[in-house]
Amino acid sequence: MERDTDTILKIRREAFREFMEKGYTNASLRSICKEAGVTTGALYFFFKDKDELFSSLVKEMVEEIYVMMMQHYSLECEMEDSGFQAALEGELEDTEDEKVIRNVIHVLYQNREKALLLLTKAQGSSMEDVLDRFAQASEVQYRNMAARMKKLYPGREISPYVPNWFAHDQIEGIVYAITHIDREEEALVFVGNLAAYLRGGWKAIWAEAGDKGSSP
Amino acid sequence: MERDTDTILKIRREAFREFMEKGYTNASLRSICKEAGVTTGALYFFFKDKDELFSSLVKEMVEEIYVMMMQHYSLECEMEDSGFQAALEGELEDTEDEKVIRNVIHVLYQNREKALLLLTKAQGSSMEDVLDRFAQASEVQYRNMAARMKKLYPGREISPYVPNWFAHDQIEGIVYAITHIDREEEALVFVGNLAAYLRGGWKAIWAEAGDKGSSP
Amino acid sequence: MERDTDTILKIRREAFREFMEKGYTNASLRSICKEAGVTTGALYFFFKDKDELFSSLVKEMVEEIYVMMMQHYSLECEMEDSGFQAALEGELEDTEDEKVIRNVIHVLYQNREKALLLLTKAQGSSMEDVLDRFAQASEVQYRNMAARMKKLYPGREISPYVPNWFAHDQIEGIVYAITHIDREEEALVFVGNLAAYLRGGWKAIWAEAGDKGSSP
Amino acid sequence: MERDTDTILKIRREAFREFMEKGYTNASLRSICKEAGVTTGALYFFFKDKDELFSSLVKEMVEEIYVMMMQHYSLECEMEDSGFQAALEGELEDTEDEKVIRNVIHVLYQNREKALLLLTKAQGSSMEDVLDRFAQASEVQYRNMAARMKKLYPGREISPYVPNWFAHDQIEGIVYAITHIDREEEALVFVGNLAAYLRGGWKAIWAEAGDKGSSP
DNA sequence: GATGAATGAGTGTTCATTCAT
DNA sequence: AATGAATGAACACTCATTCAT
Repeated sequence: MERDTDTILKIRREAFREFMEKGYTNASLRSICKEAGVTTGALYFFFKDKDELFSSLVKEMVEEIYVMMMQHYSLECEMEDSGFQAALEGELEDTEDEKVIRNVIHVLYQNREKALLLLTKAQGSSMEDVLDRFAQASEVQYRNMAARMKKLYPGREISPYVPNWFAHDQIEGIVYAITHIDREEEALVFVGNLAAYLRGGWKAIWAEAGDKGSSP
Repeated sequence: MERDTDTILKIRREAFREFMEKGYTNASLRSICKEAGVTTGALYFFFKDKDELFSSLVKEMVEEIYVMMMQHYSLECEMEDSGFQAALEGELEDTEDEKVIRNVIHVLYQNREKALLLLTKAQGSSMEDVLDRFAQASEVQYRNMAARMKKLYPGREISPYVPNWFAHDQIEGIVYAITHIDREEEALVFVGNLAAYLRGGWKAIWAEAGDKGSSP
Repeated sequence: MERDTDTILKIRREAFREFMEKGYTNASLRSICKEAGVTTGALYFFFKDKDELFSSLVKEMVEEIYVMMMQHYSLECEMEDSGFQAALEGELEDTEDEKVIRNVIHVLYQNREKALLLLTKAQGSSMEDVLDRFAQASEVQYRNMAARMKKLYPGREISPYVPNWFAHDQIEGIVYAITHIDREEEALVFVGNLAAYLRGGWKAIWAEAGDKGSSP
Repeated sequence: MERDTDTILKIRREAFREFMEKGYTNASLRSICKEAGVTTGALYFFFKDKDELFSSLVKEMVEEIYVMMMQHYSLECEMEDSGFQAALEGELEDTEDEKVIRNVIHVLYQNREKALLLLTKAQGSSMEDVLDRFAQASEVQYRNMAARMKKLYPGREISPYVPNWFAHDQIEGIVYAITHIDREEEALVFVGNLAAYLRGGWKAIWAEAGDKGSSP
């Protein structure tokens, strides 16, 4: 575990700047050390390699979000069918789903710079598939939901990729907000629309077919 | 215009392999030439630099899709309000929107490998923002549509980022298909669901509020 | 002998531009051919190598000047002592020496661009010591003159390098004019001063000592 | 400030050899490192780039001479008219001018090899106009002197380029000594003649006309 | 007369990483 | 805890030149 010595802080500060400016692959450890006024040897005393240096900058945030998502999904898995039905029909203003999105958004805006680093500059590092990992974490749940939906609206041809796409797109929406919207308040308005969008889209996949068949 | 000499073909084949394996930035021109059994000088006889080599592999496809999208959007801009209304309410099974998505998907699956190269390995090259450019091309249109929607469903707080997000997400759906689904038929099923999803999501952004306010 | 085909003219024109811009060593044959709209093969049909291409641009001028200098020096060698004495004492306004300088200057200003190419951009080519060769051509003469001077003004310590330096500096003066003065008329004024300078300097080397010893 | 580690010494020694042999542009850093038994990485640890490596070999000498010239010129500027007159008429054997030339010559001969490197092999490096810079430093002074001369000997047509040429030629004389004369003692004899030459030449530019007009 | 293709050695420079001290 | 020195492989790119056609 790294202690927060002065040297470590200087390295991390300059690493941040460099990775942000050039992306993981094109960043230069030499530049980082030079700007930090430290030798490369010092860097290697604290960090195993380039990848660990990058990861150290975003690891906490990634874990915090991961925990948050996991708690949410374990909750939702316990939800009975009635709650599910309600959520589906949009009678609940602020569904659990929307809540977790808002929470994640909040964490990301708390340290927006770090979030941007993680989400836009990680290619080449071991963090490059962090989004996929998030998506996979939530996919299981949507797979269950899809199975229930299929019973409610039978007869429609549904791609087996839909749950994964949905999990994926939720993340994508969040990333969009972080990368395009500067102020958190504006992001929250967008996230409200996004939640409606996701719910509406999800329903439409089944319901649209229902218009032409037997609707529930 | 490059002729398809033997050398050029060998270079392009190995370039493809290398870029696919390591991504644009980490690919090595040395490796490419070595595998192709050609000197680096020969490569530079045909290609100005690394970027041009990469671009040459995907340029045609990009242009084909670009033209396709442009034609579509110019058509849709001429559509009168009645058509718009119909499209919106989903009475048209296969909207123009859906058609163009299917066409794009088809082109991408014709040369799926190239599509994957373009969509997942271009970071660092001049092609890295090709998706943004596609999204921007369609955003204008959704901005118009959003304005009309706002008149139909007034009183709902809509983020100004919604049209851009929507344009963006359409592209994202297509990329999802290409990168996750191997067979075109399966992709087409997914794309059918995706079209419903997009329509449903778009409507829901305005309509959901309408349930609680004054619906049209 | 090269004929003046269209191709040859284009190559020479662009070669001129490139050598002028970057100097002999840093000039690129590739660039020259590209700008001339010609393949490198064509260049090598007309010119043996880079050096021959460069030389071809300035050879005529070099030879013209060389001949001019040679004629002058053969004349001057035949001059008897009385003439020498007269020239020395500056009673002859326009000495032979001054005449040849004026002639050389005229030739150089006729094709000033070529002169600049030869005098400032030849380093690395076989023309790089052209000035030394010019200087050597005239040195013999000044060595003779120095011997006569020594008899007239004995007792002064004269370096054996003086005649060579004098030959050298005469050339240097001409080069100075060409490289620093744009208009030939202005150059001619300068050359008038230069001739006085050279004569005065030459005399002073011996005479100055004479002031303190026994003057002739 | 570079310390004189073993590696640095080896690099500098071989760099010297290579630059001397091939000139700045054609020298190869690879050759230097190979001969020094060192990797290119090591070279770049001590020197920023090729230019800095070259400069490091001659910088000290350049600065020493620059300081020397500056001190001299600031002295001479304070000289009153009487001193000027005396210097002009050659009554002072060893003028300040001659002193500085002797000093510069001495410094150059102290490290003659370095001097040759600087004066004959720098083309392409940032040191390539070092002579111009030296000449410019002294030109101002000769411009002043020329103005005074013009008052003493009016009516003669003097080119405005004369002072610059004179500054230039003084340097050229020194360069001539260094590049053509091996032993310092011989150079000093030459320099004595050179000083007389310069003085005599300078006076002749104005005086010669005076013979035919009104002499002072 | 000239092209198009190709060579092969070369360039200066940068990289992440290591390690004795 | 950190330095200074060094490695060695790699990088994209350029060069003058050749030659079959």
